[in-house]
Amino acid sequence: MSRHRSRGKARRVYPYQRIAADLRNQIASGTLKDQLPGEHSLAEQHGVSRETVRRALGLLQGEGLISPDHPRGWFVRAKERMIYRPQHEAHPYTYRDGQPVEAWAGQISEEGRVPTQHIDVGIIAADEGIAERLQLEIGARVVARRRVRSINGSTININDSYYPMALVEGSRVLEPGDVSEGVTRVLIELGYNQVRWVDEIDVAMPTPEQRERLKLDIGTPVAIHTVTAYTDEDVPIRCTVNVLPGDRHHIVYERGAP
Amino acid sequence: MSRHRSRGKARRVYPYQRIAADLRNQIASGTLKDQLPGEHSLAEQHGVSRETVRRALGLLQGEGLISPDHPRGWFVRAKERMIYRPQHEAHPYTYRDGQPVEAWAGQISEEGRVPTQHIDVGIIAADEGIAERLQLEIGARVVARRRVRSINGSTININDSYYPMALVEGSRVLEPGDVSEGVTRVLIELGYNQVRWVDEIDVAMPTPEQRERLKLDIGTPVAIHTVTAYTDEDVPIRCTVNVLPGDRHHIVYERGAP
DNA sequence: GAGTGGTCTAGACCACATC
DNA sequence: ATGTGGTCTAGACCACTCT
Repeated sequence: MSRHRSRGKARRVYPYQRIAADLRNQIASGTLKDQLPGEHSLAEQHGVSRETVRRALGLLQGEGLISPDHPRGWFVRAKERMIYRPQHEAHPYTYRDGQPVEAWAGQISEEGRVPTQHIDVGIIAADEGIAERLQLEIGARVVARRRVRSINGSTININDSYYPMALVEGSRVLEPGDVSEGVTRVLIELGYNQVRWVDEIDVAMPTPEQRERLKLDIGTPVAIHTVTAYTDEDVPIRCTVNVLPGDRHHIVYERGAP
Repeated sequence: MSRHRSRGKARRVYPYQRIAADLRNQIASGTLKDQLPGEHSLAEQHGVSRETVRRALGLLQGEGLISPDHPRGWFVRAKERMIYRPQHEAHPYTYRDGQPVEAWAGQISEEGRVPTQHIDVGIIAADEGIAERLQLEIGARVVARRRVRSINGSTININDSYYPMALVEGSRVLEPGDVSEGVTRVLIELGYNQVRWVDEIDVAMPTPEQRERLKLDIGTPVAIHTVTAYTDEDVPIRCTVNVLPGDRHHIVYERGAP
């Protein structure tokens, strides 16, 4: 007598969905903002088995709302995002007092946080994606400059740049570690000035390898931002692949008259 | 004697991870490209319980690789992406033979597919995000034109535009359904020419509401693309929020000299 | 050592589309 | 009617961190 069914198939709501909705509301309303009650305790409260509670928690984890920190417990995820401006990736170095400053590191330290990065330089064979964008044959040699960037010790993004070996052979582009005046400057000295860029953004769930490299929680999507830069003669000179954990970035473009 | 442990804690690999890796490899190599074996059969093959198999399948589902189609079975997900050019969102209508054609529908039908959309027009109170972008008070009245777009019958994106009520009152912007010559044209007639745009892209897992509206599988992230358009007097006249299922779009920008 | 979550099992019943 | 996945249970043992 108390169960009504509006017309249409009011599909069944399972205990784990009810529990998830309950917790989701508590998070949205701010009632729950740090650590969740333990799984055993939630199971008892709701009169279900622990596996059922875990299913509810798994649902919320998949929505990016909570993360486990074993064996401390489950926590509401912080949702801080840093602003990411692809248009600045065209000019990764700025100059201050005559000294080159890497734009990314500069911006972060201005915000009072500690940027670190690890750079790995090598010569590799172009895979299909790189080859197509650099207009090379698959397997052609390219210089790979791979960066992993961190803020306050936690990995924040991957930034891998590829240059056609044939065009940069013998230059400082192959220099291991940081190139103090910036690779863009070196390329200009080689006669390759970047004047046109194509940006591509794909959204996906990370591969296990990316999840590992970025130490991502389950339920964190990534944005894959690929920049292909062309010279004034329309030759592709650089292809950069950025992998950004989706929940930590806010991508901004500006277009039109300023 | 056969188990080696390289230095460092070679962390334990659980059965469900092994099974997931196995299936993942089969999918990557193309051995598995349509329907997966049944859960019971997988359980038997690997000598584990069905729940363990389901855990493996859940992992792959979260990676966006497979989807259940109950009660037929599990299937490898198709990974077709359509190209999405935010820069075209500035000019949503093109003109052909003097007739306005909505750019989105035009592009899709050129590809031989069937675009449909449902438009819903109303007056609502601005929430925080809309109010801030349109430089209004929270709760101010705005005209909302909400679209759900589909291709070949399956929902592909959400496209909601908001206009300050104070600026468009009495105009055809409030017209229910399609505005034949395009809202941008109507705004120009009102004296509001869009000359500058700010694009924002956020990557996230969908809320349950979005998942419902877009009929998304679990494990599908979304890109939220917000466009704020300004007039030549730098007044925000339009804010459009696009929700794009991440696995079905490829976002492309072009910058610099053509 | 205590307490957390992480994994696993061997059953059970249900909902649903297809035959 | 059959067979698929979807949900649930009541246990069990393990790994890890903190104290």
